Amino acid sequence: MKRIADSTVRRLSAYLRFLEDFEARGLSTISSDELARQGGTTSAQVRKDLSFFGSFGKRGLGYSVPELSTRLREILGLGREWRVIILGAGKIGAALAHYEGFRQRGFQILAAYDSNPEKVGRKLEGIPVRGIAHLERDVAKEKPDIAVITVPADAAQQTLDLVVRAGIKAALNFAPTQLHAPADVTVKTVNMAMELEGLSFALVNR
Amino acid sequence: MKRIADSTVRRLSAYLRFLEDFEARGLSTISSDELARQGGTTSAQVRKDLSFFGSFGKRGLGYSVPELSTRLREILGLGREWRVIILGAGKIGAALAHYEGFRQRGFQILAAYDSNPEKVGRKLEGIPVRGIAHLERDVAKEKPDIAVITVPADAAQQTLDLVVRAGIKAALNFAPTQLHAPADVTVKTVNMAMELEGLSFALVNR
DNA sequence: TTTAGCTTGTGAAGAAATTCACAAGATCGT
DNA sequence: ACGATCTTGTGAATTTCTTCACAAGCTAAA
Ligand SMILES: NC(=O)c1ccc[n+]([C@@H]2O[C@H](COP(=O)([O-])OP(=O)(O)OC[C@H]3O[C@@H](n4cnc5c(N)ncnc54)[C@H](O)[C@@H]3O)[C@@H](O)[C@H]2O)c1
Ligand SMILES: NC(=O)c1ccc[n+]([C@@H]2O[C@H](COP(=O)([O-])OP(=O)(O)OC[C@H]3O[C@@H](n4cnc5c(N)ncnc54)[C@H](O)[C@@H]3O)[C@@H](O)[C@H]2O)c1
Repeated sequence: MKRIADSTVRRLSAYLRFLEDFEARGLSTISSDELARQGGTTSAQVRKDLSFFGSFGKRGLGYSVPELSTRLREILGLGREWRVIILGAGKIGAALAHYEGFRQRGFQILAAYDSNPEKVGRKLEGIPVRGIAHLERDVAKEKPDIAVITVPADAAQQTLDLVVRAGIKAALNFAPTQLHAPADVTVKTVNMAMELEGLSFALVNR
Repeated sequence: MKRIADSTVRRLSAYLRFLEDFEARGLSTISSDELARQGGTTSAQVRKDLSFFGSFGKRGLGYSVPELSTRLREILGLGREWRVIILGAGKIGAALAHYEGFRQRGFQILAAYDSNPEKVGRKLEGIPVRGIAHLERDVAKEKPDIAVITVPADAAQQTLDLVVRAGIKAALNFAPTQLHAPADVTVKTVNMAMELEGLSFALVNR
């Protein structure tokens, strides 16, 4: 399969969100132009993005909202439940454990892990907090798909190494550090400080 | 000034982080190659990124670590304190209010605002929670630079409109929605669900 | 059935970002 | 002082991403 750019996948994700809004409002078709307006892009971009995966529209009409959402969910791999573990039962880990947006999309949080014995054994919003020493055994048994890394920055790489060794192939990192992983492991970093610095740059350069 | 790409600014932010590590370890010079290795990019990319702003290196030697960090901080606008307010004193707002990473970088959180009267008047980790009705008056007085939006998705656009009307020119949005703002207002969105969907896509496409 | 009016799907063109490649400047050891 | 060895800074080449532009397909109305 042709390589799909990251930016394309992000836009597909955005389109799906609008489609769900449209579905909720009972609209049955949508044009690439309308989708583009919502997503802050162009209609040609929308059509090009979709064209990598097939032809879903009807000329003269647009796209069927339920059909296109279904196809986008398939493309994005959202047709199934993904099993997630959280590494680091701290403040941001707690906020994420709470977060309904994840569960709604089919991301099921199995457990949190922490190295602090005081946190182990407690619950984080109904999610058990386990000792990090159990990780490898638990992963072999429960086969989580995705690790969310919310440990302090200086422990992030070693934590990633740990989950990679345990066999997990995808991680979402919240520590403000560039992480290094083998090629068959996908790591995405959410770096809030970087975003704020982008705003700072924008403010001083106008 | 030539328009600087978003991706360039993000990389500068990453370089600065490594430089601070290097500084802490007492190293005095660094090459574009080393910087590239840390940041997962190429040395040519590093040099090109820096070249938009001047020539900071010494041929044959590399870059002076303290000098380059200083310059990067200047470029990114981190030479000053930025005043930040949080809109939505919920779970993610609380985690951010706590977050030391912001303060360390010169982002000072003045206050949080919420529409829920039960939250107003309390403290969120030492930060006062104020009624949203006071926003416009407070902004006129305290002149915050950046609004962090952590309200539910369906209130995000109206909240952005509110802070824009009050005169704020930059916002960091955590709600999973595409926001629309006038051209002179910079909005960055941190969309965690989108990142997770990117992982999902990567997992099914291998 | 024909025509008018939309909107898709997609090559081709254009723009933007990245990588190449090398001259030029700096250091170091002899 | 000279040659060997680095590493920067930057045009040019290349690759990647976006936008253009239009033929082709679908609908609805006459
Ligand atoms: N709080 C925020 O809003 C926020 C925002 C952006 C990024 N972050 C980043 O997220 C990370 C966590 O931040 P936080 O505010 O939640 O910090 P925190 O101190 O509240 O939580 C960190 C948790 O990780 C645990 N931990 C430490 N080392 C560990 C290890 N080796 N293995 C397992 N668990 C370990 C600690 O016991 C603690 O419970 C940091 O890297 C931070 O920079 C936080
Ligand atoms: N919790 C997470 O980890 C997480 C992660 C990613 C994104 N988000 C997003 O962040 C936002 C907040 O999530 P949360 O989990 O903190 O929810 P929350 O319900 O804990 O907090 C939302 C807060 O906003 C306040 N609020 C509601 N409408 C408001 C308005 N019009 N003006 C001012 N305040 C208002 C509420 O009173 C509440 O205190 C949501 O959009 C969510 O999708 C949350």
